[in-house]
This record gives sequence, structure tokens and C-alpha cells, in this order.
Amino acid sequence: MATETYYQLSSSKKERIMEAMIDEFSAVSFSLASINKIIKQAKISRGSFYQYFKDKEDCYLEMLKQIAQEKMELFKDVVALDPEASVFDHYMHMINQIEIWMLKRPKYFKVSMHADFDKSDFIQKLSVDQPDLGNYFLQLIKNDIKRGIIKESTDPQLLSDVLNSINKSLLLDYFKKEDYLGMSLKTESILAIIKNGVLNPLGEKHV
Amino acid sequence: MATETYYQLSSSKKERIMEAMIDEFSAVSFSLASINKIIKQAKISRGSFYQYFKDKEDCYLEMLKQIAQEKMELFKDVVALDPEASVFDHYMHMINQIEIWMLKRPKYFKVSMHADFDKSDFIQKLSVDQPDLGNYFLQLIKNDIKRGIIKESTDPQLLSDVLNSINKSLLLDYFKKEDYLGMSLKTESILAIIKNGVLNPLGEKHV
Amino acid sequence: MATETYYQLSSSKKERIMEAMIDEFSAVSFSLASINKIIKQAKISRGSFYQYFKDKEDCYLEMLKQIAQEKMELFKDVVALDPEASVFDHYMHMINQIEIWMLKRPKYFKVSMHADFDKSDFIQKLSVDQPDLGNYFLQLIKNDIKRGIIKESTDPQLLSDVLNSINKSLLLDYFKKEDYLGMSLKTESILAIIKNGVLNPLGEKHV
Amino acid sequence: MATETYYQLSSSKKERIMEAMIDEFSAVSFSLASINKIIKQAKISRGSFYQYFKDKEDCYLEMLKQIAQEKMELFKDVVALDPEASVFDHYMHMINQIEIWMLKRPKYFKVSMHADFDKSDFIQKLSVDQPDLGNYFLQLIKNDIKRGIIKESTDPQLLSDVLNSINKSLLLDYFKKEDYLGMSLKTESILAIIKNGVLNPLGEKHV
DNA sequence: GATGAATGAGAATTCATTCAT
DNA sequence: GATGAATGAATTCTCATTCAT
Repeated sequence: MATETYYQLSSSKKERIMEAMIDEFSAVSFSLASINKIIKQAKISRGSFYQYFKDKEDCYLEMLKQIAQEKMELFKDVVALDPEASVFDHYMHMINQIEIWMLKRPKYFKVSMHADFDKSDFIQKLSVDQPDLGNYFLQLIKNDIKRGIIKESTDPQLLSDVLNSINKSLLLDYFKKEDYLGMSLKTESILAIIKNGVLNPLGEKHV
Repeated sequence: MATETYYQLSSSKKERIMEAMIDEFSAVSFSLASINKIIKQAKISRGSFYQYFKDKEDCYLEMLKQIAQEKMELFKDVVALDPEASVFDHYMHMINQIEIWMLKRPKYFKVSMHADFDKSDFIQKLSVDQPDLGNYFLQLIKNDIKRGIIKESTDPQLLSDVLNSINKSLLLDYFKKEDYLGMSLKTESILAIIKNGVLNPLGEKHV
Repeated sequence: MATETYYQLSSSKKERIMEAMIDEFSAVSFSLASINKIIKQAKISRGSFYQYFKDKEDCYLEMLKQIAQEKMELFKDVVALDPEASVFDHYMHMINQIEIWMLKRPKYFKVSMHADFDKSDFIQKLSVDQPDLGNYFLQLIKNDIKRGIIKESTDPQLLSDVLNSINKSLLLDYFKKEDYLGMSLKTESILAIIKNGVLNPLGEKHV
Repeated sequence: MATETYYQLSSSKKERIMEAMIDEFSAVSFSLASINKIIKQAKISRGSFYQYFKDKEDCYLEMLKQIAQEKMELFKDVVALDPEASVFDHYMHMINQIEIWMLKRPKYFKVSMHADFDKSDFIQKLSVDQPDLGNYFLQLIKNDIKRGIIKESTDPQLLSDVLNSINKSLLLDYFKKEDYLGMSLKTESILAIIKNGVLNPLGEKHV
């Protein structure tokens, strides 16, 4: 949604601007982000900013586009896995990818976390969520049930939700700690629980 | 931390003010909340506001107190459960309580979600988190392992984290949808997964 | 100008109020003085304050009255000096009295210094100055000229002004330093200069 | 400390702003000065003001700079005097300069008088005083003593203080009267007193 | 196309004064 | 006569946006 003028800018300038926006929008939420800081860091004039973007919202959207592009690339790789792999393998693979991504682009990740929590009308209208991801795992689960890997009694949608929950919760934790290591390891342990359950098969009386 | 003046106000006025504060602080984060909106909705003058509260932070703290009080009551009930009950029973009980609470006071919950994400120094200093809850479940889990209800091989801390994750994630979901029904039901299904696992014990070849 | 209500107050209460006013008006200028602080220190209610005094100006005037009374007493003593004494003796006597007064009531002195510099319309209208003092010394000087103590060529008004200048300047200095000792000593040295001059009678070529 | 933006303003605009600031800061003390009044008089918007100056303190400092500049020029001329001249000649010369300055820029002088009395932390930190002036005269006095112009028995520091007192006091007087004429004339008479003393050398009996 | 000065609504907070109880 | 809650205009300062050059 940025203007023609913006797209015709030199790559280096566009990158400078993009970096400034990402720095700001990853540091604070949309509503609190300051155009002042962005133009100072990007070393462009106030007037130029408004010749590139209609307004604050517009520049934010442009930045989201950038992030989305990289995400797309991430998920391409997720898909590129042994077709025989179970949903858990896929999930682990995704977590691995996310971990790599977060280490590589911690700010992109922060941006989406902020977006998740900004309640301003504008941000709410954006569906920043990865809309396909839920469905993607759902299919894998159904397939695994068919293949006999997962119990027939399992509700595929529910398992998909659980996986998503785990994912989100982990991200949230790491967002707060600002320390992105150990995600894969922890995820693996959690998956073990989900796969095998925690109840003692010998404990008769309870539950 | 509110002033004497505030506490001596008529109940109806205090409630009007409290409602206005909750409306505002549940709608946006602390930093973005507008005293202007609060006093307009509460129909008090700017001067009165500052006779009730030292500043924005003070009024926020007063509101938290209110929320905390109701939470306390909630957890009283959680504790009052059959001592023989498993951690899962306790967890379900808590979820039930939360569901009731969220239906009754959906905005209270929103406030804490915002607090979770406000990075301002002031909010960061507040430990709005329920600090004991994690530990509480941890003890129950350890006990259940001792009692043979839960597998010895289970890492208590991890299971505790998972339960917490589920909890947070569910809340987050419902926070976004602003639709708090079905939490208990869904939780029950999820617990079933965690208890028994989803792997097909007969499915040899995979995983 | 205070109200009847005020004057009918118990002495102890009036004193409490007066002390609070003096503390405040000696600490900062009239415009910056805070009624809040006064009523807090005096332990009276806001409403009472406005039942005692019409407004801030009114309470200030009441306080000035108090100070004026003590000043009057001071000058009574100044007059009570050997009628043969020169204007310089009188001056020294006054400075001694002032020094005593300032040590005893440093705040009274600060009040007048603040008044001297407050340019608000209200304060300007007040002639806090000791209107008679200038004239008083003028008479003494004229007398000393007649008596042959002071040169005939001396302009009495001018000498009076000089004495006043010295006085004010010293007070100003001590006000800033907030250290009231040594005034008398310094004054004595200065008077020596004024009495005898500083020019070397043998220095022919210059001046 | 003003911003680049300010310095790049057209002269006429800068003068309009400077005049408004001087009007306000000469009318009341720093703490009481109102940015509102300044921007209204200068006919600039609130936003502009804060694009020129960081805050109230900053604009005040900018104004002081202006005053300092003119003072500098004043003292250049004071120094440019016959090296044989006595301290009294220098003093008179300075007073003459001050009189000219005060007639030309009466408000500048008022500003410094206010600064002298503002007890706010910010103003206190500024040493608006002419720190070298006292010392400057002290050196001249010592020199005049050496040269035999001034009595050896004279305490140089004391005489310097007296000259300063006279200066301040005169300024203070004229500040209050807002009438700056006759300063030089009066000073000359006062100096005569200080030079020659007022005591009648023939008056034996007294003092 | 680029610049950056100008704008003004909105933010939090203070304080002398009024008035119902 | 005493109380203290209520008021609102005033304060300083911020920031997204516009517009003349």
C-alpha cells in the first residue's frame, strides 16, 4: 500500500527505511511507535516519509508485507520434509525453523507478538495470523490417524489446537524472556507427553 | 494507594469510576489509556480524579486491587477441593472457576492480558502474575507421581509448564475472540490427551 | 483583613496557622506559595481556610501584619539610644537589631525579601518598605551636619541613600547565603570607609 | 542549546520570539513564566515552540545567551580605558555603560534581577552572576593601593564589596522604580563620599 | 521529489477557589 | 463554624500530519 514513489526508491534507501521501521515496531506496539524515531534512524525527512506512506498505518502494512515474505519462505522449507513423516516430525521441524528464524530475525518475531496484542482498531482488522498453518497440521493429523500412527479416538481439530497452543505459549514465554534458546529441546519433551500421556497405566484407582 | 477521599466516596460513585477505569484499561494498555476518557465516562471532573488518585499509576493500582480481590476469592474455592483429587481435577476445577470469572468479569481478564504485554517500566515492575499458581500445580504433580497416578518418568516441572501453557493459550484465544464459552469442555478434552497420549499403541512402524 | 471568624479563633490555632503561612511564604514567593501546604501544616480544612481569609492575598496580608508588628517593636528599640549619638551609631544600632532579629526570626526576613521581588500586581501594590526609616536617618544626618560631625558639603539625602544601599545589599547577600552572622562586623568596616574615605591624602597626582 | 530549526528561522521571526521571551521572563520569574503567553505574543504555535526549544529551560537559556552577548560587548568597552585610570574611573565607566545598556534594554536587566531571586533548582544552577567582575575591581583596587592612590589601611576586598553593594543597590532601586535615569550622576556623588569620607575633620569631639 | 517548518489536538498534572453538607 | 469533595482553567509537553518552498 506504499506509494509508487516508495517502490521506485533505491534498494539501499528502502532497506534503511525498512530497518528503521522494524526496529521501532519491534520495540513497541503500533500505537506507541514513533514516526519521529523511524525517520531519524532512516535518515529521511518528515516530508519524505509522508510521500512514501499515506500514514503510520500504511508504513506498518508495508513492513508486515516484508515480514510475511520471509515467513512464506520459512514455511516452504517446513513443507519440504519426508512425506512419510508424522505430524510430530513436522511440528518439530517447524519449531526448528522458527528457532532458526527467531535467532536470525528476533525483531520480526517481536513485531508479530506486538501485533498480537495491540488492540487498536487498525491492528485488529489485520489478520496477521498464519491462517493456513492450523489447517496444515490438521491435515497431517488426519492422515496420521488414517495411517494408524495416532489413535482413532483422537479429535484431530483438538490435537491441532493443542499443538498450536504449545507453540504460542512457548513463543510468548521466549518473547518475555528475550532469550530464544532451548525451544527445540523443550518442545521435544512436551511432544513426548502428548504422544504417550502422563498417566501411570498401573495406577488403577484414580482418574 | 488511592486517597482517603476516594475510599469515602459513595459506593455508586466509586463503582462508576471503577467501571470507567476497567473499561479503559481493558480496552488499551496502560501507556495508551487516557485519563480523559476515564473521567468523561465516570462523569467526574479532572480535578476530582487527582483528588482520588495520585496519578495514572495510582488509579491503575487501585483497579488492580479490585481485580486481585476477586481473584483471591476464586482461588479460595480452587483450594477447597477433595484432598484426594489429582492435579488434573484441580486443574479442571481452576478452569471452571476461571470460566465463571471470565463470564462474569470479561474485562478483568483483559486487563491482565494487557498488563502481560505492556513493556513500560511501571507495568514491568508489577508482578501481576499469579506467582504461586505454577508452584501449586508443581506440588500436586509431584504428589501424584508419588501416589502412582502419574508416571515416574514424567518431569514434574515440564508437565506443570504444559498445563500452564494450555491455560495461557486458551485464555489468549478466548481473549481475542472475546467469546468465553466452551473453555471447560475444551480443557477436558485436552487433558484427556495429556493423560493418555495420542499415539496408537498398536502403530508399530512410526515414531 | 482576615475575617471575624479568624480573629475569634483560639490563640493556639491562630499561631498554628500563622506559623504555617510564614513557613510557606518565607520558603517561596507569594505566587508560588501553595495554600495546600499551608492548610496541611496548620491542620485546618480547606473550607476553614476560606472562612478565615477571603483568598490567598488576604492571608498574605494578615501575615504581613504580624511581621509588621514585630518590626515596630524593633524600631522602638532603635530609637531608644543616647540622643547625642551620631547617625553612624544609630545605623550600627539598627544593624545590630536587625542581626538579632534575623537570628531570631530568619523567616520573617525571608518573607520581606521575597516580597521585594515578587512582581505580581498584588504584591507590587503593597508598600512593604519601611517608609519612615529613610526619613529617620535623613533627620539624623542633617542634625550631625549641624553639629559639625559631618562635613557641610555632604548631601544628606545622598548619604541616607548610601546607608540604605549598604543595608539592602548586605541583607540581600545574607539572604542568598542563608547565613546571618558577621553582619555587624562587616557593617562597621564599611562605615569606617564612609566616614573617612579611602583616598590617600598624600597621593597628589591622581583623581 | 536551541535547535537548528530555531537558528535557521528568519531574523524577524527569531526577534519576535526573543522579544516575547524577554517580555515574559522580565515580567515574572522563570518558574512563573508562561510558555502560553510567549507563544501567543510571538504568534507561533505550541508545536513550533517545542521544535525550537527542548523545553522551558532551553528557551530560557537561549534568551540568556542573547543577553550575555550584549553584556560581553558592554564589558569590552569597560576594559578599553586609560590604563592609568583609577578603580573609581573604571567603576564610573562601567556605571555609564550600564546606564546606557539599561536605557537601551531595560528588560534584560529585569531578567537578571529575577534570576537573582528565583530559587528553583534550574535557576540556582546557573551562575548568571558576572563572576569576574568582582575580581576585576579587586585587582584594580590593589593596584591603586600600590600606586598610593588609595590608603594602605583600606581592605581591598571590603572596598570591592562596597562598590558592588552600591552597584546592586542602585540597580535594585532603579529596577523597582523602572526609571533608569540619573544613575551616573548619583553614582558620582556616592563615589565622592567613598573617596573622601563624610566626617568633618574639624569635628573633634564626636565619633 | 525532497525538505523540514508549522500545526493543534491531546496527553498528564496542579491549584486556587466554591459550595453542599 | 467546620468540613472536604468538586471544579475547571491553567500548566508543560508530545506527536501524527500538512504544506509551502
